[in-house]
Amino acid sequence: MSERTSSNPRLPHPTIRDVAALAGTSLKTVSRVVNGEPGVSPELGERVRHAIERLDYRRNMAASNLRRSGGRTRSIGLLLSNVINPLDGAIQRAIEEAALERDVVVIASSIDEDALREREMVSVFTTRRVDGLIIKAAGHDQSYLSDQRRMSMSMVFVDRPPAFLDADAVVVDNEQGTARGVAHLIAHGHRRIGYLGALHTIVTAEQRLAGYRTAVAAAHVARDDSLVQLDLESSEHAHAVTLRLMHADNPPTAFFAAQNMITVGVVRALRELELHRSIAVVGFDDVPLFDLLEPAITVLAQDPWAIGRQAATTLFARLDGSNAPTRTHVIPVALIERGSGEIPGPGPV
Amino acid sequence: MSERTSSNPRLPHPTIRDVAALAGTSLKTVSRVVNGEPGVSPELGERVRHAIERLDYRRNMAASNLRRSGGRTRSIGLLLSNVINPLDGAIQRAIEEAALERDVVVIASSIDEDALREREMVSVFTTRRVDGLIIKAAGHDQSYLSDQRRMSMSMVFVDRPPAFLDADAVVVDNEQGTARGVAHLIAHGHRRIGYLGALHTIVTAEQRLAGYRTAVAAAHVARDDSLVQLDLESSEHAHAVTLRLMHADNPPTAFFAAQNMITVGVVRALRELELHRSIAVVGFDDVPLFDLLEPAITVLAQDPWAIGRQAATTLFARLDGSNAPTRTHVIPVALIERGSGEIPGPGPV
DNA sequence: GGTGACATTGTCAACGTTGTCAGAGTTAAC
DNA sequence: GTTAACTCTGACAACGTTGACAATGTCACC
Repeated sequence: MSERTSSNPRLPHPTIRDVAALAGTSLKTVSRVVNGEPGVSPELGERVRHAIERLDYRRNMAASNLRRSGGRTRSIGLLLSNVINPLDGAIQRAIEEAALERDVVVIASSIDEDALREREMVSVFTTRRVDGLIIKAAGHDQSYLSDQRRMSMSMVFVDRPPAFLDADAVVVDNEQGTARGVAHLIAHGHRRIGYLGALHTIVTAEQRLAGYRTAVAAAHVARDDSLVQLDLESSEHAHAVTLRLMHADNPPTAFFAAQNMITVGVVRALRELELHRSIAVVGFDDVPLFDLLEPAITVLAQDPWAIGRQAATTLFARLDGSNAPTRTHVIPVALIERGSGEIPGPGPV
Repeated sequence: MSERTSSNPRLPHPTIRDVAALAGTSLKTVSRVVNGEPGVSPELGERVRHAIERLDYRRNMAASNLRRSGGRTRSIGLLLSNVINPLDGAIQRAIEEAALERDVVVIASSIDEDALREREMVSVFTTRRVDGLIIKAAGHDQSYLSDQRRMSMSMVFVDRPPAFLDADAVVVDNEQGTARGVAHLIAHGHRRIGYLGALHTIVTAEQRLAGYRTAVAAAHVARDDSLVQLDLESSEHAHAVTLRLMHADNPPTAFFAAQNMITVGVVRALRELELHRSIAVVGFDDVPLFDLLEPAITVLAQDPWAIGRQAATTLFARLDGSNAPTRTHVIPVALIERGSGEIPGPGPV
């Protein structure tokens, strides 16, 4: 399958010293050429460039940064729940693009909803001396970060604002968005609306629940807590709970699913019951292909690309020395009507 | 919105020297404590640990690695097409998990199908002195990497084998997989099978096309190149081409879509034509929710998790000094019958 | 009391790079 | 011919850490 592989003398990378020797000059002169500093005669510069070429020399950035001012590493850390979720994937991609433009590198890690892992990774990133951090926090207390902050590490929170820490954040209006979605169902005649929420430890889950309660109360619909199911951790879990609700007395005529994986579970369950054309569904978060289901799924769509870009912009502004008071940016959510949310209910329309 | 933010003396991180001063000892002793080396008396060790705690000292990994043997950075670079694609997302996640276990950090970047960007990022990673590289190559010539290889950089290719370079790779059997999928359509009575392929510069696209031709030839079906459409770059593009094919004389009765985004385009087009229940579709690559479409989509599913894990395992084996001949690992693809691929055609079954 | 073995601690140089500064050479001005 | 200004070049220290090795002290043993 292959010829001899890596005959493994494992040559070390050439250093500035090797280049200097080959070009017959000093370290400093090579350094000047590498960094495009002025004050090198054309001929000598040419000789050095030639030597660099011949040795395929690449400057060692770690060493360079060590000496350079401030010890910046031109790297940022990114903590998301799970890159496989297209929402997180898009945020990462947007941040990568912004970072690339600034010649900054992104070290990413998925931490699920594990607060311990969040702290572990922050520790790893600190050791690596990343210049900044973009975090979709899993834990509900970020006060442990105040030390890092003091130590010249900038940070921006995405999706969820930090708790017990004053820092920039980029979020969406979960409460109002959810309220809008629920009101949409009410406007289509629904009164018994099941609410399926994510882990209650996640701030956004709490906010979305508040939005649901607000909308239901505003419509003078009698509150029925049996319709509210929280702490759903997966699509499978949401699926099971949907079946249970539909088999109970006086089942809901509509569902609000507070997160993309939950929406998938609800849709799958209704499909099994062959009720997907009669029970309405509105979900928070869009997912590719929701528009191809029958009926297509009505959602409150976040704009993960905008979230990522805003987070990167904010972080880089801090890295550039911005001292403005911390700010929470709110990215709008859009209600996309596709069919599942417009299935009529029994009430007045 | 906030109290005083980062009063910005921007304290530098404490160094081993600060710790030593506070504990009233020497640099080296602190270094020993930090690294858990033996030969420090319990009391002094305790004093040092206490000082570390008080200053919240974290060792600077860049400086440490600079001095340490081999100058390993405990970081790897990862180049994928696009993290937003769940296939790439899953590969990244699998690699992150494996890296985490070894206390290695992953620097990731999406390069689309841009060969230039591939080279740029490799250059960035080289400057950062990553220990290894996992690459889903965009370009069709990786010989430029032979220098890096010699310079102690290990690398593993995923999805596509390297060209003009001998290196480890983790791929799937594109040709045979596609042949199986096309044979499946033929077995269901189809003779006119449209083939929609990705950018022909991508090796896997070529292999899949070969698989199609093989299967068609094996079934003694007359070859009709008007059914073969290549270089589709997006779901929209595939959508348009599908419409065109369906409006032509003697349209296909089935489609083989050679990549997940293409499959989405085909499905969307057939849906518009209201032919999704009569025209068969088999796609390469699975996508979440394909199982919820009506009909659900029959696919050849790769196992991106297995691909990522295998790539990481292989890379780490090299980093641990493995000198075995390079090897190409082939991860199986599974044919998942869900409905769209079992729609019968006019021919004998 | 001298010797060796051992445990503990510290000094110094080095990793690869860049900032500071001084020396050498050239040119221009008086 | 002296001085000043300027250009080019290199010596040296420093970034934060660790490896090599030396110094010191303690103890046991002859």
